[in-house]
Amino acid sequence: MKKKRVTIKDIAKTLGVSHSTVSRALSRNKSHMVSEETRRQVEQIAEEFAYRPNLLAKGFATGKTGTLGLLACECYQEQAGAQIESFLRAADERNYRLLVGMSAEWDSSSSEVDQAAQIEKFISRGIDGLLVQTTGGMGEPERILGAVDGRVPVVTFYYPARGFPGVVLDFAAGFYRATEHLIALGHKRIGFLGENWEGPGQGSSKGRGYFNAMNEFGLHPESLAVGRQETESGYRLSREVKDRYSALVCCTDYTAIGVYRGLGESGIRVPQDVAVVGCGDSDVSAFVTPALTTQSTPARGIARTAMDLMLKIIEGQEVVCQVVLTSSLIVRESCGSAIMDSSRTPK
Amino acid sequence: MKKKRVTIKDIAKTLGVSHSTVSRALSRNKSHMVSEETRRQVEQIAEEFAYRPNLLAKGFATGKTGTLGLLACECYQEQAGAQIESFLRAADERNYRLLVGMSAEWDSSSSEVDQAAQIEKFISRGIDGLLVQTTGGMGEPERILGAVDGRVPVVTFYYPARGFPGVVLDFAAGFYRATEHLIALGHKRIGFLGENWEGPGQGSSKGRGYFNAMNEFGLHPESLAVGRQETESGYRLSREVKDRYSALVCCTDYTAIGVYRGLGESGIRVPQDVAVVGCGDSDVSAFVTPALTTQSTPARGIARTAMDLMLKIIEGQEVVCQVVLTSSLIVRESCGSAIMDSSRTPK
DNA sequence: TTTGGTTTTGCAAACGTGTGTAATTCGTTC
DNA sequence: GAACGAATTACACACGTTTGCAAAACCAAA
Repeated sequence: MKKKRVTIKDIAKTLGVSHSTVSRALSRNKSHMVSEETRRQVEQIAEEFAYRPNLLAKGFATGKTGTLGLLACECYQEQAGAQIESFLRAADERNYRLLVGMSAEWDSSSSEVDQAAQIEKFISRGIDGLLVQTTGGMGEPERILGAVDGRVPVVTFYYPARGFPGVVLDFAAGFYRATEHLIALGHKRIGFLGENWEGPGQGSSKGRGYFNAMNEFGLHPESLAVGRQETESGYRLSREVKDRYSALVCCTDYTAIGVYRGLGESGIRVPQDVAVVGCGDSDVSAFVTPALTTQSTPARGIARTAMDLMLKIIEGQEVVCQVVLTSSLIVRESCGSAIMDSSRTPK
Repeated sequence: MKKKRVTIKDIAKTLGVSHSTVSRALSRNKSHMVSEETRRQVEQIAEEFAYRPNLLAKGFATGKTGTLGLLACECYQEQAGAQIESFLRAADERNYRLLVGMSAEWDSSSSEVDQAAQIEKFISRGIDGLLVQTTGGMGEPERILGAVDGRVPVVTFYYPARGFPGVVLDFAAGFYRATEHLIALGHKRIGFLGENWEGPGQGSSKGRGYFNAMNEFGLHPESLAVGRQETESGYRLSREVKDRYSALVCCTDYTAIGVYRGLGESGIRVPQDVAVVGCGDSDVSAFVTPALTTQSTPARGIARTAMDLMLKIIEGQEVVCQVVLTSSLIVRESCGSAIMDSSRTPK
């Protein structure tokens, strides 16, 4: 009882022309013209029959599917949703569909396998390009290179990956600025809750920004690693360190919210006793108490820029560059600063 | 300089057999046997040549793509990310890929058009089934029916959609229980911050649960509509109503967090002056102060159940049923109850 | 009418895989 | 050794679309 799908051949038959004419009429092919008259007729019949092109067949014939692969990373947790949404929107605006996947957590040993497998499936399924969210982990560029094997263009986003065009978020500058801001407020014992920093060019640029600022001002940097459960991690760490620091720089807003709770349970007040800074400008950050000083990460900008890069590459332009987007510091209540950006705080 | 892709014909040629034999050897076809010997050889050459099947061609030939469409709704905001992630995981476990889309907000008049357009694009691109997140809006089942037109099986999730198999979350029961809980604690003036309830079978089942409970206990129900920016909406509404209510039932955790802030700014304490209940059990809900009483929405269970339903339908079983998942009340500090579920609260 | 050029159309191959039908091979039994 | 059935393989077509090439139709000028 299945309805047979309407093809260009059906249209061709009822019109008494060849199916290639129909194809050309519908795709407005430049190299071969089709008379205005026939085009009108074809369009009318197509409309009448509710013809829907089989994009699968089209993709198969042309090698272009109008679909991109988006490989997000599980490790970004809460953020991932907003990021994916931004990409969906950006893709939609450019009339592309998105095949979405999520690779396993970064600290898992099976991460490489998983990521490679996902990439393999994407490519088999037919994508015109691959958008990869990078973690900045060791050997990441090589892994991606190996898995993709030059079969589709790649654009990375978040952390830089050597050899790939991409959109990189300059967390280093942002965290430098945030740390500097705390130092300017008189803080000396400033701790970092986030990924470790293990040397130049490696690991988290967030940590790098913090370390650089601390060193620059002759202060001693100290960092504590945050686990997968960001909020809970922040909670646990803050209960360990109590008021060993007068200020805590957190790698995400959620970590900071965990810190709020942990400190609160020890009777330590934010920002009076300990100043806290987050990152991400999540929707709740302005509404927790005290309102969280944070950094915006331009999710929408990332998505749009990455998509534009990708489209350029698909069109044949050999783009091999990294576009750097910077985050801006949003000063609210949690660092005890007098300078308030009232536009971002509820009033 | 493009590498030519390896096809089964290449393998066939080097082995001196026909490509159909190779096809059968690789797909372990039951109806036609291939000798153990040839199969081994084929597999070896395939490995050697790094053969990767062109799933596009396969899908084109068989009509099955191994890809499902997931149409999420923008209106769920923060929740959407977690929900999509759950689906990605569930799909991955079942070896399916996911084409993801997001339809525009529910209060937009272009919503239908948008949703229909997304569905059309999904189907054109070749999906084996469509997973639709429902909003419970008026005429929604008809819209979906019209757009899909029987071309692919549909499974809905969240709200029930007449005529479609799906996974429905029984928010009504959950919100009934939450409201009942507040009433048991002695509250009489209980307000609802969420979608309106406009009659049986329509609109939000969250509101319905609240209304039913209030009516049952002879209390006067009152609801205020929450906008797209949940957190901010909660903030604004709470500042309007101040302590007109002794308890507020919120449709999401984020709304509740907004409420926290709004009440706090008016010097109203939670839970001493006003009790607050959220919904969603988001990662932060246990870590805000006071820890939020909320309802778990089993995102992972929804995804898994919906996927299983879909697979059954694809396999040919005529499933036309709604699987109901219930949420469980997680009692924490924000409703001032003495009964604490310590396992869910940080300790 | 022929010629030459331009516009429009049809033919057929191609993309990579699956699969029904027919042909071949092999092994067994009379 | 012929005959038969079962196991294995080959052939050819199908899926819906694009596209290069050649054929046809048209038009204007000779």
